[in-house]
Amino acid sequence: MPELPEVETVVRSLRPRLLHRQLGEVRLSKFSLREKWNPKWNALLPGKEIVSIERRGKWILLALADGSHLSVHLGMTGRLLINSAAEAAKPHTHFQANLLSSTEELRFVDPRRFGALWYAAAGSDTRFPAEAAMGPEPWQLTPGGFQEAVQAAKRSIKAILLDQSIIAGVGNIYADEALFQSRVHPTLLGSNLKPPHIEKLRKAILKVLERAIEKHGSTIINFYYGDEESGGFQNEFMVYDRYEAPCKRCKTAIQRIRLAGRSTHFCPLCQPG
DNA sequence: ATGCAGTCCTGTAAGC
DNA sequence: TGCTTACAGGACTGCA
Repeated sequence: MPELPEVETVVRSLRPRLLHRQLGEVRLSKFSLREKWNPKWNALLPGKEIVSIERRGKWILLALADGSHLSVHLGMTGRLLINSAAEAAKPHTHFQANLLSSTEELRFVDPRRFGALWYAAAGSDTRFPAEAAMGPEPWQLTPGGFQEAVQAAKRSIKAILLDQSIIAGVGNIYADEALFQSRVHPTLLGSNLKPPHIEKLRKAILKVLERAIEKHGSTIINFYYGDEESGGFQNEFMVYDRYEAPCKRCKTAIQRIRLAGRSTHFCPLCQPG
Protein backbone atom coordinates (compact mmCIF):
# COMPACT_ATOMS: atom_id res chain seq x y z
CA MET A 1 0.00 0.00 0.00
CA PRO A 2 2.23 2.74 1.19
CA GLU A 3 4.91 4.56 -0.70
CA LEU A 4 7.49 6.99 0.60
CA PRO A 5 5.06 9.73 1.77
CA GLU A 6 2.85 7.26 3.62
CA VAL A 7 5.85 5.57 5.28
CA GLU A 8 7.29 8.96 6.23
CA THR A 9 3.91 9.91 7.71
CA VAL A 10 3.85 6.73 9.78
CA VAL A 11 7.42 7.30 10.98
CA ARG A 12 6.68 10.89 12.05
CA SER A 13 3.54 9.75 13.81
CA LEU A 14 5.26 6.91 15.65
CA ARG A 15 8.39 8.80 16.61
CA PRO A 16 7.05 10.79 19.59
CA ARG A 17 5.05 7.83 20.81
CA LEU A 18 7.78 5.22 20.55
CA LEU A 19 11.09 6.97 21.10
CA HIS A 20 12.99 5.90 24.24
CA ARG A 21 10.53 3.18 25.07
CA GLN A 22 11.69 -0.36 25.76
CA LEU A 23 10.42 -3.45 24.03
CA GLY A 24 9.10 -6.30 26.14
CA GLU A 25 7.83 -9.76 25.39
CA VAL A 26 7.31 -10.52 21.71
CA ARG A 27 4.60 -12.68 20.09
CA LEU A 28 4.34 -13.69 16.46
CA SER A 29 1.34 -15.12 14.62
CA LYS A 30 1.60 -18.52 12.97
CA PHE A 31 1.55 -16.89 9.53
CA SER A 32 4.75 -15.88 7.86
CA LEU A 33 5.25 -12.54 6.15
CA ARG A 34 7.37 -11.88 3.09
CA GLU A 35 10.54 -12.39 5.09
CA LYS A 36 10.79 -15.31 7.43
CA TRP A 37 11.03 -14.37 11.10
CA ASN A 38 13.76 -16.22 12.94
CA PRO A 39 12.34 -17.39 16.30
CA LYS A 40 15.73 -16.70 17.88
CA TRP A 41 14.97 -13.01 17.46
CA ASN A 42 12.17 -13.20 20.04
CA ALA A 43 14.66 -13.38 22.86
CA LEU A 44 16.81 -10.55 21.52
CA LEU A 45 14.22 -7.79 21.64
CA PRO A 46 13.01 -7.66 25.25
CA GLY A 47 14.66 -4.97 27.33
CA LYS A 48 15.96 -3.00 24.37
CA GLU A 49 15.25 0.69 24.10
CA ILE A 50 14.17 2.24 20.80
CA VAL A 51 16.67 5.05 20.27
CA SER A 52 15.60 6.26 16.83
CA ILE A 53 12.87 5.79 14.26
CA GLU A 54 13.87 6.47 10.69
CA ARG A 55 12.75 5.72 7.15
CA ARG A 56 14.83 4.35 4.29
CA GLY A 57 12.92 3.96 1.04
CA LYS A 58 9.70 2.24 2.07
CA TRP A 59 11.27 0.62 5.15
CA ILE A 60 10.74 1.75 8.73
CA LEU A 61 13.86 1.33 10.88
CA LEU A 62 13.60 1.07 14.63
CA ALA A 63 17.14 1.46 15.94
CA LEU A 64 17.69 -0.24 19.29
CA ALA A 65 20.09 0.81 22.03
CA ASP A 66 22.64 -1.94 21.35
CA GLY A 67 23.02 -0.95 17.69
CA SER A 68 20.64 -3.58 16.35
CA HIS A 69 17.57 -2.76 14.23
CA LEU A 70 14.00 -3.93 13.97
CA SER A 71 12.96 -3.11 10.40
CA VAL A 72 9.43 -3.06 9.07
CA HIS A 73 8.06 -2.97 5.51
CA LEU A 74 4.36 -2.24 5.22
CA GLY A 75 3.92 -3.98 1.87
CA MET A 76 0.44 -3.20 0.56
CA THR A 77 -1.68 -3.40 3.67
CA GLY A 78 0.68 -3.30 6.64
CA ARG A 79 0.06 -1.10 9.68
CA LEU A 80 2.29 -0.48 12.67
CA LEU A 81 0.13 0.40 15.64
CA ILE A 82 0.54 1.29 19.30
CA ASN A 83 -2.49 -0.13 21.05
CA SER A 84 -3.59 -0.68 24.59
CA ALA A 85 -2.65 -4.22 25.55
CA ALA A 86 -6.16 -4.56 26.92
CA GLU A 87 -7.62 -3.95 23.47
CA ALA A 88 -8.23 -7.12 21.46
CA ALA A 89 -5.76 -7.45 18.62
CA LYS A 90 -7.24 -6.74 15.20
CA PRO A 91 -7.58 -9.62 12.76
CA HIS A 92 -4.33 -10.26 10.87
CA THR A 93 -2.12 -9.08 13.70
CA HIS A 94 1.21 -10.84 13.12
CA PHE A 95 3.53 -9.22 15.65
CA GLN A 96 3.00 -7.88 19.14
CA ALA A 97 5.59 -6.51 21.53
CA ASN A 98 4.87 -5.14 24.97
CA LEU A 99 6.18 -1.69 25.68
CA LEU A 100 7.76 -1.90 29.11
CA SER A 101 6.46 0.21 31.99
CA SER A 102 3.20 0.84 30.19
CA THR A 103 -0.07 -0.83 29.32
CA GLU A 104 0.57 -0.45 25.59
CA GLU A 105 2.04 -2.67 22.93
CA LEU A 106 3.46 -2.30 19.45
CA ARG A 107 1.53 -4.32 16.86
CA PHE A 108 1.99 -5.14 13.20
CA VAL A 109 -1.24 -5.82 11.31
CA ASP A 110 -1.14 -6.94 7.68
CA PRO A 111 -4.08 -8.71 5.99
CA ARG A 112 -2.32 -9.49 2.71
CA ARG A 113 1.00 -10.36 4.35
CA PHE A 114 3.08 -8.67 1.66
CA GLY A 115 4.80 -6.77 4.43
CA ALA A 116 7.97 -7.79 6.22
CA LEU A 117 9.62 -7.72 9.63
CA TRP A 118 13.36 -8.12 9.98
CA TYR A 119 15.87 -8.03 12.80
CA ALA A 120 19.47 -7.03 12.11
CA ALA A 121 22.00 -7.54 14.87
CA ALA A 122 24.47 -4.80 15.75
CA GLY A 123 27.27 -4.75 13.24
CA SER A 124 25.20 -6.29 10.41
CA ASP A 125 26.11 -4.99 6.99
CA THR A 126 22.49 -4.21 6.26
CA ARG A 127 19.46 -3.32 8.35
CA PHE A 128 16.96 -5.05 6.03
CA PRO A 129 17.26 -7.61 3.22
CA ALA A 130 17.55 -5.47 0.09
CA GLU A 131 19.34 -2.53 1.65
CA ALA A 132 22.60 -3.10 -0.22
CA ALA A 133 20.79 -2.85 -3.56
CA MET A 134 18.65 0.14 -2.62
CA GLY A 135 19.17 3.33 -4.59
CA PRO A 136 19.48 6.81 -3.10
CA GLU A 137 16.69 8.66 -1.36
CA PRO A 138 15.06 11.00 -3.89
CA TRP A 139 16.63 14.06 -2.24
CA GLN A 140 20.10 12.51 -2.37
CA LEU A 141 19.88 11.64 -6.05
CA THR A 142 22.04 14.02 -8.06
CA PRO A 143 20.92 15.39 -11.43
CA GLY A 144 23.88 13.69 -13.09
CA GLY A 145 23.35 10.41 -11.33
CA PHE A 146 19.68 10.27 -12.24
CA GLN A 147 20.38 11.24 -15.84
CA GLU A 148 22.97 8.51 -16.16
CA ALA A 149 20.74 5.83 -14.64
CA VAL A 150 17.74 6.79 -16.78
CA GLN A 151 19.63 6.99 -20.05
CA ALA A 152 21.35 3.67 -19.40
CA ALA A 153 18.02 1.80 -19.20
CA LYS A 154 16.23 0.57 -22.28
CA ARG A 155 12.92 0.22 -20.51
CA SER A 156 9.97 2.46 -19.86
CA ILE A 157 10.50 5.44 -17.60
CA LYS A 158 7.60 4.16 -15.48
CA ALA A 159 9.45 0.89 -14.84
CA ILE A 160 12.61 2.86 -14.02
CA LEU A 161 10.80 4.98 -11.42
CA LEU A 162 9.41 1.87 -9.72
CA ASP A 163 12.86 0.29 -9.51
CA GLN A 164 13.99 0.72 -5.90
CA SER A 165 17.62 0.22 -6.87
CA ILE A 166 17.51 3.42 -8.94
CA ILE A 167 15.46 5.67 -6.68
CA ALA A 168 14.15 4.62 -3.28
CA GLY A 169 10.57 5.05 -2.16
CA VAL A 170 8.66 5.88 -5.34
CA GLY A 171 5.69 3.60 -6.01
CA ASN A 172 2.82 3.46 -8.45
CA ILE A 173 0.90 6.55 -7.37
CA TYR A 174 3.80 8.97 -7.17
CA ALA A 175 5.44 7.64 -10.32
CA ASP A 176 2.28 8.46 -12.29
CA GLU A 177 1.90 11.85 -10.62
CA ALA A 178 5.53 12.86 -11.17
CA LEU A 179 5.40 11.81 -14.82
CA PHE A 180 2.32 13.96 -15.29
CA GLN A 181 3.88 16.96 -13.53
CA SER A 182 6.93 16.76 -15.75
CA ARG A 183 4.83 15.99 -18.85
CA VAL A 184 6.68 12.78 -19.61
CA HIS A 185 4.77 9.90 -21.20
CA PRO A 186 5.13 6.77 -19.06
CA THR A 187 5.98 4.42 -21.94
CA LEU A 188 8.97 6.43 -23.17
CA LEU A 189 12.23 4.51 -22.85
CA GLY A 190 14.77 5.93 -20.44
CA SER A 191 17.42 5.76 -23.12
CA ASN A 192 15.31 8.04 -25.32
CA LEU A 193 14.79 10.80 -22.76
CA LYS A 194 16.69 14.06 -23.10
CA PRO A 195 18.57 15.57 -20.14
CA PRO A 196 16.19 18.55 -19.73
CA HIS A 197 13.23 16.17 -19.44
CA ILE A 198 15.05 13.93 -17.00
CA GLU A 199 15.90 16.91 -14.82
CA LYS A 200 12.33 18.16 -15.01
CA LEU A 201 11.18 14.71 -13.92
CA ARG A 202 13.65 14.60 -11.02
CA LYS A 203 12.37 17.91 -9.73
CA ALA A 204 8.76 16.80 -10.20
CA ILE A 205 9.40 13.69 -8.12
CA LEU A 206 10.71 15.80 -5.24
CA LYS A 207 7.85 18.26 -5.50
CA VAL A 208 5.17 15.57 -5.59
CA LEU A 209 6.70 13.66 -2.68
CA GLU A 210 7.13 16.81 -0.59
CA ARG A 211 3.56 17.88 -1.20
CA ALA A 212 2.26 14.39 -0.40
CA ILE A 213 4.22 14.32 2.86
CA GLU A 214 2.70 17.69 3.77
CA LYS A 215 -0.73 16.16 3.19
CA HIS A 216 0.16 13.04 5.23
CA GLY A 217 0.14 10.75 2.21
CA SER A 218 -2.76 9.35 0.22
CA THR A 219 -5.63 7.29 1.55
CA ILE A 220 -7.34 5.29 -1.21
CA ILE A 221 -8.98 2.51 0.72
CA ASN A 222 -7.01 1.70 3.77
CA PHE A 223 -4.02 3.87 4.56
CA TYR A 224 -4.14 5.29 8.05
CA TYR A 225 -1.52 6.62 10.42
CA GLY A 226 -1.72 7.23 14.12
CA ASP A 227 -4.97 5.71 15.21
CA GLU A 228 -7.38 6.26 12.36
CA GLU A 229 -6.21 9.40 10.60
CA SER A 230 -6.36 9.54 6.80
CA GLY A 231 -3.98 11.11 4.35
CA GLY A 232 -5.12 14.00 2.18
CA PHE A 233 -3.09 13.83 -1.01
CA GLN A 234 -5.68 11.68 -2.82
CA ASN A 235 -7.68 14.88 -3.28
CA GLU A 236 -4.82 16.32 -5.30
CA PHE A 237 -4.27 13.45 -7.73
CA MET A 238 -3.89 14.73 -11.29
CA VAL A 239 -3.93 11.32 -12.98
CA TYR A 240 -3.74 8.41 -10.52
CA ASP A 241 -7.14 6.79 -10.00
CA ARG A 242 -8.70 9.26 -12.49
CA TYR A 243 -9.33 6.97 -15.49
CA GLU A 244 -11.69 8.68 -17.95
CA ALA A 245 -11.95 11.77 -15.76
CA PRO A 246 -11.05 15.08 -17.45
CA CYS A 247 -7.45 16.18 -17.13
CA LYS A 248 -7.30 19.01 -14.62
CA ARG A 249 -5.02 20.90 -16.97
CA CYS A 250 -6.53 20.36 -20.45
CA LYS A 251 -9.84 18.46 -19.97
CA THR A 252 -8.72 15.48 -22.07
CA ALA A 253 -9.84 12.14 -20.66
CA ILE A 254 -7.17 10.49 -18.53
CA GLN A 255 -5.99 7.20 -19.98
CA ARG A 256 -5.10 4.02 -18.13
CA ILE A 257 -2.82 1.29 -19.43
CA ARG A 258 -0.98 -1.68 -17.99
CA LEU A 259 2.75 -0.97 -17.83
CA ALA A 260 5.54 -2.71 -15.91
CA GLY A 261 2.76 -4.90 -14.54
CA ARG A 262 1.07 -1.93 -12.93
CA SER A 263 -1.94 0.19 -13.64
CA THR A 264 -0.59 3.40 -15.20
CA HIS A 265 -2.46 6.69 -15.61
CA PHE A 266 -1.58 9.61 -17.86
CA CYS A 267 -2.96 12.45 -19.94
CA PRO A 268 -2.41 11.73 -23.65
CA LEU A 269 -2.31 15.43 -24.48
CA CYS A 270 -0.18 16.80 -21.62
CA GLN A 271 2.23 13.86 -21.80
CA PRO A 272 3.08 13.42 -25.48
CA GLY A 273 4.46 10.01 -26.44
C1' DA B 1 19.01 -6.50 -19.99
C1' DT B 2 14.13 -6.44 -20.23
C1' DG B 3 9.28 -7.49 -20.27
C1' DC B 4 5.97 -10.37 -18.79
C1' DA B 5 3.36 -13.64 -16.25
C1' DG B 6 2.98 -15.78 -12.12
C1' DT B 7 3.52 -15.70 -7.12
C1' DC B 8 2.62 -14.39 -2.30
C1' DC B 9 -2.45 -12.93 0.26
C1' DT B 10 -7.16 -10.71 1.70
C1' DG B 11 -10.65 -7.30 1.00
C1' DT B 12 -13.51 -4.59 -1.85
C1' DA B 13 -16.28 -3.41 -5.58
C1' DA B 14 -18.24 -4.27 -9.86
C1' DG B 15 -20.78 -7.30 -12.94
C1' DC B 16 -24.19 -10.63 -13.74
C1' DT C 1 -29.62 -11.20 -2.62
C1' DG C 2 -26.09 -13.92 -3.86
C1' DC C 3 -22.03 -15.67 -6.60
C1' DT C 4 -17.90 -14.78 -9.58
C1' DT C 5 -14.36 -11.99 -11.17
C1' DA C 6 -11.01 -8.40 -11.38
C1' DC C 7 -8.22 -5.52 -9.13
C1' DA C 8 -5.43 -3.15 -5.37
C1' DG C 9 -0.47 1.54 -2.98
C1' DG C 10 4.91 -4.01 -3.29
C1' DA C 11 8.36 -6.84 -4.72
C1' DC C 12 10.29 -11.28 -5.91
C1' DT C 13 11.11 -15.38 -9.21
C1' DG C 14 11.48 -17.80 -13.49
C1' DC C 15 11.11 -17.77 -18.30
C1' DA C 16 11.13 -16.14 -23.02
